[in-house]
Amino acid sequence: MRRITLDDVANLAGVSPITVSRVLRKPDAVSPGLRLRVDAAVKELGYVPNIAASRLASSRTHAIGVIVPTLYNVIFAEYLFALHEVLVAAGFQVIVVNSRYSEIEEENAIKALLGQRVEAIIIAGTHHTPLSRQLLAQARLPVVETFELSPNPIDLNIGMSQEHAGQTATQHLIERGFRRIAFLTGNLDHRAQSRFDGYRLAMQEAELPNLEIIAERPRHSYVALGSDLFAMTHERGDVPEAIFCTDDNLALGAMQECRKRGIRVPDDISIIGFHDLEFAACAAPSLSSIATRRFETGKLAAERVLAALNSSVVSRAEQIDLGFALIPRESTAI
Amino acid sequence: MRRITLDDVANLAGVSPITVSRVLRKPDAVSPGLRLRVDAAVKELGYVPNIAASRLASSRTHAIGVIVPTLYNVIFAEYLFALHEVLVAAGFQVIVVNSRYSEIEEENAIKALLGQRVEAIIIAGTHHTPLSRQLLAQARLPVVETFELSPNPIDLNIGMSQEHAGQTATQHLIERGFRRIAFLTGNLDHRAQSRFDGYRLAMQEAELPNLEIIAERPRHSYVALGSDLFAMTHERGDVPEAIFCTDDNLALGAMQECRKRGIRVPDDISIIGFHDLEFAACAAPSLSSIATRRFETGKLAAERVLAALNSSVVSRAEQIDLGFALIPRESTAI
DNA sequence: AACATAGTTGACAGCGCTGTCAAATCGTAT
DNA sequence: ATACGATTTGACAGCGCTGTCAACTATGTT
Repeated sequence: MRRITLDDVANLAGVSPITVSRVLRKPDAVSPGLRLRVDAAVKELGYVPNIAASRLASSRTHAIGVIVPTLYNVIFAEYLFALHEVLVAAGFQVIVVNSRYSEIEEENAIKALLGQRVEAIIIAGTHHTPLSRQLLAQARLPVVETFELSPNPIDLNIGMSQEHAGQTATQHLIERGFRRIAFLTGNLDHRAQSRFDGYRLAMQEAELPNLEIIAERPRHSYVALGSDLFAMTHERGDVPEAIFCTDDNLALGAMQECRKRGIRVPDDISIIGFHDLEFAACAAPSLSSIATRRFETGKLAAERVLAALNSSVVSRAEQIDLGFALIPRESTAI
Repeated sequence: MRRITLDDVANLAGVSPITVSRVLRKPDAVSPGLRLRVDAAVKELGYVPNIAASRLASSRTHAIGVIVPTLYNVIFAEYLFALHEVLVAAGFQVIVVNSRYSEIEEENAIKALLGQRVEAIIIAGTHHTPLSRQLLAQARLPVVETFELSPNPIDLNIGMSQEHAGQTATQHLIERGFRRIAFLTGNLDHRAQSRFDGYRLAMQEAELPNLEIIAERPRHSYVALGSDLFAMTHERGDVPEAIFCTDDNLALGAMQECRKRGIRVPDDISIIGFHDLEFAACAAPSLSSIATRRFETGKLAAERVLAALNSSVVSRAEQIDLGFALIPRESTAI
């Protein structure tokens, strides 16, 4: 059983193949009479155009590559959601690849996307292997690095200072009068690492000692990990006055573990999270956090890519700082 | 600046194009000497094969289409994660499309995937438009419907009885001696609808009246929605003895709102969720739930697809019930 | 009636790769 | 030295579509 092709449709409709192609792509360029005949033939045969052939012939793929470290985190889900909304509406296919937090896998993902001849690449993070950077730079297509600010952007860079945000969260706790302030995190990806840098900077400025609560090995289950890490700390007997968690999920887990152990938040301990996930505001007590702009990041990245593809002007490297906001709530109230 | 092609590599290496192609696809079929020359040329030119051309020529795409209703829900993130792990490891590209809970968009997604000549389609849900069913059936490729059990599977069907699970959750509350049991949900997709059916069945069997707490319009923010819906109910003054929430996120939101309002869980009200998300066990109080098997669903769907693609035997429609498990915890303890 | 114009339609070649099969090369047995 | 099979390499055509440009048709203008 052969697959139906453009020629089959053309034969049935009694027109040339190119006319069928036009009916499908720019119907306005074809007279209504032929258009109807062709549409009928398409329907009758159940014809579905072969996109690979179309891509090869036109050398346009209408595909945009997106690389994220994981599919398993709301942060990236929100970001992908925004990217999809903009790009799919503009007629592009979004090809999502996850690098599983590995720079090697990211490099392979870049190769795979370039092989697909994507028209642009949107990549989370600013740390790549040298070959990755080279491939992206040589590819002569719009590249957007997101979520962080790069000292050396490949092309466009839309993000925020993770370090400054970490510093701000820590300073908030310092201003509240706490001295024994811990930093709690699961695995240290580059973004968490930068927040940690910010924490240490703030602590150093205030001449306070660091207190780290870091998971031995990276784990996926974030809320439960927050609970476990806090439980561990509590059992060691050195509970801090305040904790800055790299993630609201960890913060939620820590808060829940506090309640189980009869430790009151914020009376006995203050907790601040990161990202301002949707549950932060309605948690009990409500969770202080650093609001980050995942939707805006995705939306803006997508819009900039579309703009770059529509203008033939090759844009110079540019950096956009979307900032962040400290959201103080009950969990750090005095 | 022309793109580098296979011919360019062949010229530089002093071999025929087909040899380059072989070095890239089945290196064992080429002598080591030539292989080295070709590899060097590939590296020197930074050659990246054009996948569209490869797909067209070989009529194999090594792509598998996956349709989910949303990218914005942990359930599907876990499922996609499992699908990716298996399929990417086997050398396939996973093309994810979201239908945004719309059967029309799902139909378009199916057309797009068929246009890509994906080798199989894995689709969440069992409710499709007639045309969708027709396209999938005609396409002569492996199709897996997931998450629900279909009375009429297109091909393979891997899921669980949402209705039975809903009934089980409700019966758990009935057995605890509650009479005024509410069903709380955001938007009624097919799966939530089926759980609702199960709830009504259980209530009817026990000769109890239905109590519905349903959002006026669908919203994404699940935890906050649980809070809002509970707050609304509380303010109306008719707080039930127990609530079955279609989702653990909603349950968490409801529990948090209870605490704010001084209503104790489980002393004043019992709450059971659905899916047994990772935070359920460490919530305070820990949350009773129905455990569902998202990873297994994705893993099994992927494995079955690979098996179907490797065996030329056309498999008959088959249905696999992965089941579910009631996990009673503190939130429904007596 | 002759001509210019815009609007439709089609012929042709080629996008970059791979399946198929034939040709060349090699090692080994006779 | 010859023949044989096994291995390695290459020639050719074609996958299904679209860009380009030429040819044709209908319409309006002088």
